[in-house]
Amino acid sequence: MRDDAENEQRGGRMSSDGGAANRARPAAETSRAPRRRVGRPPRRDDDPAAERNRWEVLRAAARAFMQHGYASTSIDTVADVLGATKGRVYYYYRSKADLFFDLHRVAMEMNLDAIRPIATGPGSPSERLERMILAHVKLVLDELPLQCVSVQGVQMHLAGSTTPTQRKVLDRLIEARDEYERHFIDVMAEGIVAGEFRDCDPRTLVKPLLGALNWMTIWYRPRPGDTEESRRHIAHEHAAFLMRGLLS
Amino acid sequence: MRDDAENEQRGGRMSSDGGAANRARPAAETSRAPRRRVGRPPRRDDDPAAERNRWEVLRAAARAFMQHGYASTSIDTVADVLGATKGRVYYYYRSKADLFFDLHRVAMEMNLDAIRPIATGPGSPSERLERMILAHVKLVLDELPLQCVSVQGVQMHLAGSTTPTQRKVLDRLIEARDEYERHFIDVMAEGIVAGEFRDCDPRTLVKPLLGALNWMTIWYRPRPGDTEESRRHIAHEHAAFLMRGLLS
DNA sequence: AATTTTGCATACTACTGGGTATCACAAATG
DNA sequence: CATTTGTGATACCCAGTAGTATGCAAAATT
Repeated sequence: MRDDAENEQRGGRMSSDGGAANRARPAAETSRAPRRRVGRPPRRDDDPAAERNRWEVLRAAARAFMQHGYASTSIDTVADVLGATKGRVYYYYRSKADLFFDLHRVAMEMNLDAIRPIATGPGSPSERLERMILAHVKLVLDELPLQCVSVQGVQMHLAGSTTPTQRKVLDRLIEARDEYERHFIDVMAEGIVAGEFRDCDPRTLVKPLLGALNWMTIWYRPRPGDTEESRRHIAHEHAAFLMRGLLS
Repeated sequence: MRDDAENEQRGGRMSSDGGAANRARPAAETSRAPRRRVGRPPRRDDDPAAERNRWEVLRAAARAFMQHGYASTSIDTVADVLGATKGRVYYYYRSKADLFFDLHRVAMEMNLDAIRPIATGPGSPSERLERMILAHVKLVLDELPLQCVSVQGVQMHLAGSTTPTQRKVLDRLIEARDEYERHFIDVMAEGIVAGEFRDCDPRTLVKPLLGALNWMTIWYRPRPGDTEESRRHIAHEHAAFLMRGLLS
């Protein structure tokens, strides 16, 4: 049983979400290597069965966080949504923050994978931007829980201290967020140069543009009565509205 | 000392923010009339000095909630921002939820007072809408903490049970929110009828429009280097972007 | 078949944080 | 000066919750 070296003070609280005990015991100060590690990838990271189980935990967490928000969601609630107990959650994730980070990472990867090829691909800037907007809306409609978490991550008030490794993960997330924004800014700038868009300030306007899209995660909730057509309506109204704000 | 009749089970939790003991003591079940009431308007409600003190508590709470979010802000944190202790907070508010509700109420009143006269006043629909947008942006720039709370209120996940009176207050807040949205929808609809705006769906488009504006509370933070000019820049870029999305 | 490892559930611990009871002090009031 | 009343600080209670230790059945491995 390999004894992993990456043992740092666990439980670094995010913001101040009512975190609990940091040290494992009053006795063993700065307890390192608690043997019998209980978190993180069990077997090889790419064991398909294990990966599916992790994924189920992630989905349940996303649904729980969507409904109550990160800070107000207890691990027990996540477990309830899972139809299991804390044991299962903590088997795959060492802390609530790690769970959230991984969730955010998955969401950001999904978003970037959808947007990047369009932004850097062929087509006029205005065509590409419209496709990017439609793709974003589709993501929100199709993967609402994940997108809600993604937006919560953006808003997350991370004044609090995080552990060094958490900090590193967090930095990657912020980087991903910036890349996402930059794709939009770049295409907007290209469109201005090409004369398709009016002369405006992309760095400022990217905020309301993405804000309008992200806001969907706040108000949109799938309802029994909504059809493929109603979703298409929402998508196209949004796209038309936002595109026209830029066109010259 | 008048013994108030409006004593209901206190501490109705919002969402599930880690609420605590409901009953005052294991002994006195359903303790009613705890004598020596400790919350709510002390003297006459309009005592100017008392009102100023309440206001200070509100401002401190707004700043704290802006920084950490409602669920992650403890009453002790609010007290710290105040430079006081819990005693002072609980002297003016019976619970964290009440504090938040009052804060939200103040914010919504401020917003409605700014928007209503414009929406129902003179001028063409497009002129009015632009003034409404600029007014909203100005509110965010000038009263950021309050507006952050206001937006948090919109997002707030209130699955949890609230006490009957809290529920009544909450309903008023939701009503205020709806009125706010309706003012925008109405002016947009008028603009379409007048031919100033293209044929679109105001009930759908009000979401991205207000979303774009509300998003400012997420990304905007006053910085030393920002001048009256930079704020005007933000306001006008937003207004131009959103107006052009509607104009025919 | 025997043994190890995986994948959880169960039963804790420690600590946070909402809310309460009560005391201390100041300002009005007599 | 004595007394009441507004104002807040202090000390406490207790439920909820992050995280831990450990037990235990099934699956994998030998």
